[in-house]
Amino acid sequence: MGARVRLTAAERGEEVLRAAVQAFGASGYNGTKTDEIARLAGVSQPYVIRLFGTKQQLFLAAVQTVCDTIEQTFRQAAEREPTLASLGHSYNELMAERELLLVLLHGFSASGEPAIGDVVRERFGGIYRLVREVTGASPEEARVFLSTGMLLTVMSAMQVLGPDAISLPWADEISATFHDPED
Amino acid sequence: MGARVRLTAAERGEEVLRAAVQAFGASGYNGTKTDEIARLAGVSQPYVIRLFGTKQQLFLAAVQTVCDTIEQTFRQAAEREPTLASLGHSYNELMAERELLLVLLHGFSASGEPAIGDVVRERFGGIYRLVREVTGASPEEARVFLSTGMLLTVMSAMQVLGPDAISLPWADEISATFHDPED
DNA sequence: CCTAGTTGTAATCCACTGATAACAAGCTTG
DNA sequence: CAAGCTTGTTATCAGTGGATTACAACTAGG
Repeated sequence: MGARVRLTAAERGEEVLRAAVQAFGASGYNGTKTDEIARLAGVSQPYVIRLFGTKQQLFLAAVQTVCDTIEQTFRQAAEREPTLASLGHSYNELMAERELLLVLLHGFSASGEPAIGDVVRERFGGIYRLVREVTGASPEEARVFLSTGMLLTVMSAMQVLGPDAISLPWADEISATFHDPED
Repeated sequence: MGARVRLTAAERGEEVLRAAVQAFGASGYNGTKTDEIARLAGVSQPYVIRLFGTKQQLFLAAVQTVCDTIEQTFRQAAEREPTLASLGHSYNELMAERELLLVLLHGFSASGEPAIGDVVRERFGGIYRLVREVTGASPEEARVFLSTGMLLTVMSAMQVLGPDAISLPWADEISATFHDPED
């Protein structure tokens, strides 16, 4: 098969991780086969396992990078303007790569698995704290902000929002309420 | 094994369905084995399959009943008082049986499966419409209402809310913002 | 250039899981 | 009570999917 390139384990690991985010985002923790991830990464399935030890550890790694990205996005938005509105605007960037937020959603869903629940609780709490810190929002303001994010994420999962979305009257109606009058 | 009782297929089907809601709510679509449902219902695994044809059809049936219950709860709340606050209050009843809302969440997560996505989109849209109709809320008001519900559901999935919840500072802080001043 | 470490694969395993088939037991209706 | 439908089980299958092992190929350093 085509030009085979040898990478260091760390580099290949990053590629596999990217593939894992795509795959887990699309099909969830239990619904994703390590084999799909391997094919996405252009690597054999056993090697995926060797690089990360376990499917669960790979999923956790995916959740971690996704949360890192979310936090980084929020931090950058706060640098430009430390308001909830600014962070809210940056949500569009996150939604652009649909899988990011979906991985987090699948993390919530898989919280029954103790090892996963631990990480998800920790990271979601961290995001809540970050939002409050960088914007100075009250607990209630931060809650409303995160609520909105959850609805957006869920609608993204239902494929009624974002690129390649299915257009439905109710979904369009809800979407319309997000657009600020001016921009 | 104890006193075996023979039920009609319809009756047994309802029992299995109740078990399915519990199991799917706890472990999700892909994470739940038909065998667990069978044991919960006190029935053999093949019989579960015969009653519903397919694991997927059983999951869809679970989603349908859950949505029926949610709609019924909202309708009753609206009968008492047709306001969003009233429906919001009735959310506590729904949260009392943790699995109900979690089944819906797992439905969102499994929306990648076309057959599941179709049902979930249809039912969630129906709930949105119902909320608007019985309360006269604007699209934006309804959106905020559903957003809040999504956050509650997600926190329930993370096990930081509801009965047998893990107590965490950030979660308690968010929870506190829900309590109305008076009651 | 040769030895040792690293990157990667192929082959295979084995446990699991949804589904099917064959059969047993119970109810009911003429 | 015999025939036939319904309820339910046991046995079993066939496919899958994560993980392990053994091996191949490349690379670097002395």
